[in-house]
Amino acid sequence: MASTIRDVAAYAGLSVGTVSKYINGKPVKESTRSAIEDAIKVLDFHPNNIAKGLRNAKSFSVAILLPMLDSTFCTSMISSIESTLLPLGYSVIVCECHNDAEMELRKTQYLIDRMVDGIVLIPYGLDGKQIELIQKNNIPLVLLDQEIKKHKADCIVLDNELAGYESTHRLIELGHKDIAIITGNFEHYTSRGRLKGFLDAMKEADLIPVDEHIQCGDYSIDGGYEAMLRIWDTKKRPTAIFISNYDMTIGAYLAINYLNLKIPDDISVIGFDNFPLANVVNPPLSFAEQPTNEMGTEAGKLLYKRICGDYSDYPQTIMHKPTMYYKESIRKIN
Amino acid sequence: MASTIRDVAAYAGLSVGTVSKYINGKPVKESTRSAIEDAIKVLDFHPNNIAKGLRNAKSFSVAILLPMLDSTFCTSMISSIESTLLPLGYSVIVCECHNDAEMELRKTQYLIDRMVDGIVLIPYGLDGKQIELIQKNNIPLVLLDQEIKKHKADCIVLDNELAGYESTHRLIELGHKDIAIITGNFEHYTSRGRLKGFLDAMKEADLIPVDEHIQCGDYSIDGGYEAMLRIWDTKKRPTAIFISNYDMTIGAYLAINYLNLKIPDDISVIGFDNFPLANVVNPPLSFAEQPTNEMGTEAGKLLYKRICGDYSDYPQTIMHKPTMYYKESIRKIN
DNA sequence: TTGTAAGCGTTATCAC
DNA sequence: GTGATAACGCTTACAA
Repeated sequence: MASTIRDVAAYAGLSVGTVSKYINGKPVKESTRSAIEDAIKVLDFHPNNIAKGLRNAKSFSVAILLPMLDSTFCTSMISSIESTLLPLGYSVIVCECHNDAEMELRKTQYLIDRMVDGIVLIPYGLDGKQIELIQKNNIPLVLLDQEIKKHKADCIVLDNELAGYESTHRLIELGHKDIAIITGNFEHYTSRGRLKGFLDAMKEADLIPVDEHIQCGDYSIDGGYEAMLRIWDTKKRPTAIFISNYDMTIGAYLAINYLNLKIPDDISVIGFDNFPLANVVNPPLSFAEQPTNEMGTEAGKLLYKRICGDYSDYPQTIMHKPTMYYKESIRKIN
Repeated sequence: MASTIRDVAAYAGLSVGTVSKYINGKPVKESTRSAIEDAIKVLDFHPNNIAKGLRNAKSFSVAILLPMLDSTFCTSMISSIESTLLPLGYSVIVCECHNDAEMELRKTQYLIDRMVDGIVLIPYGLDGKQIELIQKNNIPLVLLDQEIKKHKADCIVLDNELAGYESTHRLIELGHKDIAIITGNFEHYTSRGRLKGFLDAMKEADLIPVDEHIQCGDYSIDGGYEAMLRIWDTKKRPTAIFISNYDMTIGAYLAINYLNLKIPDDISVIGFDNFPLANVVNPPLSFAEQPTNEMGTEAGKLLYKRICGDYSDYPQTIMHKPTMYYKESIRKIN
C-alpha cells in the first residue's frame, strides 16, 4: 500500500497538519523541512490527488469535448492543450461525440459528473444545449473553433471570413472569374464565415457566383468528393475552386483525379488546413492555414485563468488570423 | 451547491446508507426505491465521483500514454479506446511524451500520482523503465504497438513480420529483384519485425539486398525524404521500395516528386498505414493497413479485464494481421 | 430491509 | 510554527 501523509508525519515525528502545510508551500522551520523531506524520500510518498480533490472540490482534470478525432485540427488542439495544462497540474480527458449532438449532450453530463474543473468545447450541436448545461453547473468553459451566437462564452476562433476572402481575392487577382467554393453546413460558424469571405471578395470584384458553384459538403472526404463532382457537372464550369475544410479538400482532390483534371491547367485549387498533404500532392497545394498551435495554447491558458477564478475580461472572443500559402496549384488566367 | 447523498437521504426520509445501497444496485423495498428516485430527480442529484474514488481507491480514469499525437495510428487508438472504456465508466486521459523518453517517464509518474486505474502505453523509451514504474505501482497495463522484450506485460501488436514479408513478396512476384526498404529504428519492435519480413522474403527468393538500399529513417516525414534521397543516390538503383511507416511514406513520396520519378514506371512503391493519403496521390498507393480500430478496442477491453482483477490469461500477446492493398503504384517488371 | 458510524487521505480552522 | 480535529461525499461493516 502506498504511504500517506500520516505515515510521513509519523516517520518525521510531526503532525499531519505540519506536513500538509509544508507540502503546500507554507513556511516551516528548516529542521522540520529536512525531516519531512527525509520521510517523503524514505517512504516514497506521493500525495493522493483524489483525496486532495475531494477536500478541495476539484478533480485537477479538464476535458476537451470534440466532434471527431479524425481531423488534424482536433488532434492538434489536444496536443497543445495538454502541453499547456499538464504542467499546471491538470490532466486532459478526451471525449469524442462522433458528430452526434445527442451524444455530445450525454458526454457533457458525464464530464460534469466526473467533476472536471473545466471544459474546452469544440461544439458540434448548434442549439447550445451543451453550453447551457456546462454553464448551469458553473464549470469554466472555452469554446474553440465555433462560436454559438446566442450564448455568451469565451471563444477562440479563426478569422474565417478573412480566410475565405483572401483565398478568393487571390484567385480573382489571377484573373479568375468563375470561382467555385465547397463549404460545410451553412449553420456552422466556420462555414458561414468562410463563405461570407468568399462572397465579399466576389462582390467587391463585381463577380456573381454561379449558384451551383457553391456546394455544401459534410466536412468528410466523401462530402468533398461528391461536391466536386456536382460542381464539375454544371454547364459553366469554374476555372478555380476554394475548398473550405481539410477533409473535403482531400475528397475534392480525389474527384479531380477521377475526372482526370490537371491542376492548375484545368482548375486552380486552394484548400484548407492541409498540413502534410499540401506538399505531397503534385503540384503542391495552396491553402489557408490556421495557427492551430496558438489557438490550442490560448484555449488552455484562458481556461486556466477561468479555473483560477479570474473573470476580469469575461467573455472574450479571440480571433486568430490565417496564414495563406500560395503554391503551384493556382495559375494566372486570361 | 450540488446536492449530496445526504440531501437525498434527508429528502426521502431515509439514511444515507440505504440510499447508497440503492444507488449501487443492492435490493431495497419498492416504496423506498420510489422515494429515493423522487428525491434524486427533485434534487438533481449526481454522485460525486471523487468521493467515490477516494472511498474505493479508484479514479475511474485510465490513461493512454503515447509518443506523439501526430500519427493517425495514435489518434485512432485514442478514439477506439475511449469508445470502449467510457461506456464502462472510465474516462480517458491523454498524455503525450513528444518522442522524449525522459518526459515519458515523468508523465508515467504523473499518471501514477493521478491514480489512474489503468494505462495503455504506446511505448517510446526502449529501456522499459516506464513499464517497471507502472508495474511497481500495481497499475494494470497494456502495451500497444511495441513489445519491449525483457518485460512481461500484456501486449497488442501488429504482425509486423507478415506486413514486411507480404509487401516484399508481392514485389518479388512482380519480378522485382532490387528492392529497397525504409525502416525505422532497428531497436523498435515494429521496425525490426517489418525489416525481418522484408529480409525473409528476399532470402526465400535468393535475393540479396544491397546494403545501401536498407535505409533507416526516424519515423518523420523528413526522415523518409532523406532516406529516399540516399537510396536513389546509390550506384545500383532499386526498382521497387517498401516504406514501413506512415509519415516516412509521405516523406518518400515528396522525395520521389522532387527527383521527378514516375510511379510505378521508375519505381514501384508500397507504403504503410496510409488511410486518406493512399487514394489521393496519383497513382493510388499500395499499402499495408493495420486494423487500428480492432487493436484499440482490444486494448481497451483487455485493460478493463485487468482492472476488474481478471488475470486468468496474463500475460497475453495479441497479434493482429495487416491487410494488404495493392494498387497502381506497383507494376510488373521483366 | 434499513440505520449507524467509521474511515478513505487530504486540507483548513483553531488553538497552543 | 506546530498540533489536534473536523470536515469533504461516499461506501461498507455491523447492528438493529
